[in-house]
Amino acid sequence: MIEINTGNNLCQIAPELKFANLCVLTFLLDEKTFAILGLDVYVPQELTNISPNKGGQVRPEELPEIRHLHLFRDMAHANFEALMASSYAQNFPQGLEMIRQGDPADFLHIVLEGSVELFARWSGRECTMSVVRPVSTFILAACIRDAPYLMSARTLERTRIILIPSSDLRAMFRRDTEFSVSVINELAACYRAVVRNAKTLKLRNSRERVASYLLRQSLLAGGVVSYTLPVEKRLLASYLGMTPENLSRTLRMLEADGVKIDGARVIITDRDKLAALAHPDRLIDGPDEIADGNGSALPRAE
Amino acid sequence: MIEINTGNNLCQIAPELKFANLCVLTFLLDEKTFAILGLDVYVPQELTNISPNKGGQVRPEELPEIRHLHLFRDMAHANFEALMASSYAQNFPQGLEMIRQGDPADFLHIVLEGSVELFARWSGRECTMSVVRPVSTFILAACIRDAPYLMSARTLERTRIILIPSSDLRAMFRRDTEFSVSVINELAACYRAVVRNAKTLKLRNSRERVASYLLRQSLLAGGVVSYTLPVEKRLLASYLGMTPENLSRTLRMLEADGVKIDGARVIITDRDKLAALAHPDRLIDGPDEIADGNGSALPRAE
DNA sequence: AGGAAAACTTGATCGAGATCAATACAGGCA
DNA sequence: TGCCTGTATTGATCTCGATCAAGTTTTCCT
Repeated sequence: MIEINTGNNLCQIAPELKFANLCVLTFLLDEKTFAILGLDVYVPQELTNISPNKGGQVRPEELPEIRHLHLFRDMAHANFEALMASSYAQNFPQGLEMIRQGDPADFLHIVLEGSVELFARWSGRECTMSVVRPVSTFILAACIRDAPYLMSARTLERTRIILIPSSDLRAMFRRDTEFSVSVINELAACYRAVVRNAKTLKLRNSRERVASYLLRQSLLAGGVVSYTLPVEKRLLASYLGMTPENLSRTLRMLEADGVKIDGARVIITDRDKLAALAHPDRLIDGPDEIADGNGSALPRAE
Repeated sequence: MIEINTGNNLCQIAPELKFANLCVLTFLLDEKTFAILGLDVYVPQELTNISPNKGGQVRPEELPEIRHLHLFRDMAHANFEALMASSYAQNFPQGLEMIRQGDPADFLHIVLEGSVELFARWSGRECTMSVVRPVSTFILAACIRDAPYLMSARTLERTRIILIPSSDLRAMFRRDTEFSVSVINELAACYRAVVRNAKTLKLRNSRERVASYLLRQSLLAGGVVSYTLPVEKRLLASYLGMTPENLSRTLRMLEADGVKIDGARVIITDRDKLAALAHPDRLIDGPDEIADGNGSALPRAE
């Protein structure tokens, strides 16, 4: 019997529970101690009365929105059910690093509510690779290769996640051809998304990256003249490969080039002028191929 | 009848030949004119007497090395044969832009001899994305999505290529489960390779990129102390996201950090010192997952 | 072998973007 | 409501890497 003393709660966990199979692992400091989050230990209520590999159940009303993902919509119904039966749901508080790069990829993740930042760390530095919003999958490739995660993930707010064991996933695409075709399409789209990303980084300077980002967001939101930035500027800056200070300055300078920024509000004042600077390119700025978890974009505006 | 007048050669091409289905397309300037390469028009000998979609045959002795690729080694023999029967081979001279980004991805390419540079262009600038050596595939993702190429490709030397029609490829992974699993694995590996690439670009400065590149090459070649750079420095510079001038300077400066460069020869003089600077990281520098065409690396040394 | 073209190197200068520092602002929580 | 923490902005300065220019070496082609 393992006990977790949170000060005002005392949780007891069945000894046969295998922590390594649960995402709780991410804040298990050692064999016996959980990381403290704020003043409370984060202990999902499901944890105290579940058997290994089960976790919180996926709620029935959530199944349709998962099923609707390109990854799952074409597979046989029975197979989808089987996959969901072996999966479980988990709620994470804000600011929790739920995936640490280098860890084995035991689960495919699906964001149902909230949002998740995927980021990379190296030598003390870190950078935002993408922000994932509902309903999307992430870290598919690592699960398939049964390889360590290349990116870390942290919640930007309270977030509900579905976890599908990688092994079930890998078994499934050998059994269900339609599913394997979906995986192929998803991976190919993800690959192409990162390539576009790499092209922007290597071919455009920071001013051009910002300009094309602003223009693209406008188009994604349906060609609107005004929209709200879907992420914090510090994340946008990191995603675009620049410092927050420089993003701030660049946004100000761009006011001479057809776009006005007021807080998180973006107003396109002269689309042609902005486009002349951004040189939008179908092969970089899309329209993207459809993919539910491309792993290298920020959410769209609105 | 279409005629091509090269000055000293006059080629005649059967009118039923559909250019759009041939890679010759890449140097067809308009309906009637071919681009001139140097002093000669490049006209593959196969072109004058082949029917559409056939091209030069794949030679029997080449089949085993193609079959040996991870992408093809697990599929049913009959299916592999069928795929090869619908494919054809083509020899390209040096310096030919055989794929232009934005064109529809009609063929999966396999390099059998020579080498190919994949590069991206935007707004007059261009950068090297990868260099492909035998025996490898490239632009798999575009073929699968039936989408335009995101990168251009040009031969760095005389190069022999096998072209597999994308449509046959897509039909095949619905018929052959083992093949679809191979495609999944290949794509996942490719995706991860580009992510590593993006991480290097965003997290390391140019000195660190060069240092880690040099170190990684040494390891790939088996931990050797000395090796020859597998690509020209101008390509390496572009791949690493810097100018040739700066690469040259950086290489010189690194002599104080444990590595000596003499022409294309690299000699590691103090591995620990170099590693202290490069901070090699398994999640960026590999070892990579096995993939025959990752689309974002340079060839290994040796 | 000779000559042209391309690749590489080295130096001088410039500028984009990072860093440092200080302040203003907003959101979450008692 | 007011505090407090994290985010955003603005300015001053510095540095890394780009650009420009010139010279050297190598490669390739006739």
